[in-house]
Amino acid sequence: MERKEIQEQRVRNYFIEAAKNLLKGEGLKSVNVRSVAEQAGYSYATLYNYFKDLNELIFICVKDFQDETEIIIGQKIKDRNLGAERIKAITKEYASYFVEYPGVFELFFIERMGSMNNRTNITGLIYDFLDRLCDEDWNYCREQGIFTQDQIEIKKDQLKYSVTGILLFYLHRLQPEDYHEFVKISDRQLDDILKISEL
Amino acid sequence: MERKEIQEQRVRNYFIEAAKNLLKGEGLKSVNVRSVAEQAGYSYATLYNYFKDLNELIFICVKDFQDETEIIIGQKIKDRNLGAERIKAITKEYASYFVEYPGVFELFFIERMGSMNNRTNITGLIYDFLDRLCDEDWNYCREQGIFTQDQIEIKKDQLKYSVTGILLFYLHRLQPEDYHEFVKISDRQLDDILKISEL
DNA sequence: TGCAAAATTGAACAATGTTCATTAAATTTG
DNA sequence: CAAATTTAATGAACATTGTTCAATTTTGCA
Repeated sequence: MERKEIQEQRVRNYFIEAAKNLLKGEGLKSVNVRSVAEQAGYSYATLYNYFKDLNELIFICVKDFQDETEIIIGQKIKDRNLGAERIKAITKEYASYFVEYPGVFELFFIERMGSMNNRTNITGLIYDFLDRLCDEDWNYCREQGIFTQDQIEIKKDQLKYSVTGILLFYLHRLQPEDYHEFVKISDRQLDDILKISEL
Repeated sequence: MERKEIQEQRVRNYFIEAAKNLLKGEGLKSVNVRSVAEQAGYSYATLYNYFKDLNELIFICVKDFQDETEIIIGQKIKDRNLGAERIKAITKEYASYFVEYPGVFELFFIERMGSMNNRTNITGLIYDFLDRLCDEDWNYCREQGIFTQDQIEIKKDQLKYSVTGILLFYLHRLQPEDYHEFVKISDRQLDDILKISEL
């Protein structure tokens, strides 16, 4: 019993790793049943013995990438003090990750999650992802009276929507046209959203 | 000579109208060579006598939809006074249009423009679309000293990125989960972005 | 009317997702 | 250990979609 499951999970992982490699390297467009299976060392038909369909496999990658993103960002900002500046830093790392791996951005925000919608609440995980990454800092800001609860709600959303919007334009439409301009605009947006309100 | 061109343009339009109908009705996923050609009353092969490929046809629709959007919004806000409130109104109509026609949103912001990138600068048109719609109002705000030029640059971007971001989540991921919540959050964002700064 | 040019078309190919019956491997059992 | 049975892996085959092209039909006109 046990052995069966271990072995089964091992083969599943071969496919998952293959898919993740392709996603990071070539992007979603290069991920298809045959390319994944070849990279995993199996026939394309074998994939269907381990996953309901290609979508199921692909969206397992989402969770893995989320964990990875969280770990990477955690390391980068681990010795900063809580507060608005750390929210900026987290958001910038968050954006950087997607600039480095546009395939993951596509996966998180672009790709329609055909049959996944009901069975998993993966879309919710993505929606709240940045909020969660900054959770401690928002709490700190509230406790310290840096922002009111109402301000925090607005700023959380602004951050989430703005960063998603600019990433969508930059990664999908190459607007702005170079990375420097992208960073400049992003910084300006972040500074403005997180500036201390003068009310 | 003349007649040839008129007739040719007529047939092109049959395909374009068919594609636009399908895009508005069923969305991008239902637009394929065979469905468009059937709706146009021709064989799928005929499409290639009038368009380089399916992408060319689809991205002709983008321009048409942009014109349509501009006209619709123009009508809705025609007897409002210039200024920040009209920018809000325009942006809300802009968002409403895409909520009504998610297929057009997909087309504008999601779909990769394969071969179009170089030949047309359609991506630029989309990027600046909201800016252009509000152009007079931003100028008015600057002239009246309601916002500084720097503030305007930041607010333009915030508007553009935020509205694109929330539309992406709402239309593609159903987050927030209902239209009321979507409107509530959008309004809150708009109010905050366009509030009179207290510097 | 008959012919040359133009327009239309279905057949055919490639890529991709998916299913399924068959084959190969592994495990159990006598 | 060998036969039988269960499990895993696979290629063949089909569906869908984009695209090309040679053949056919239609059109314009001398």
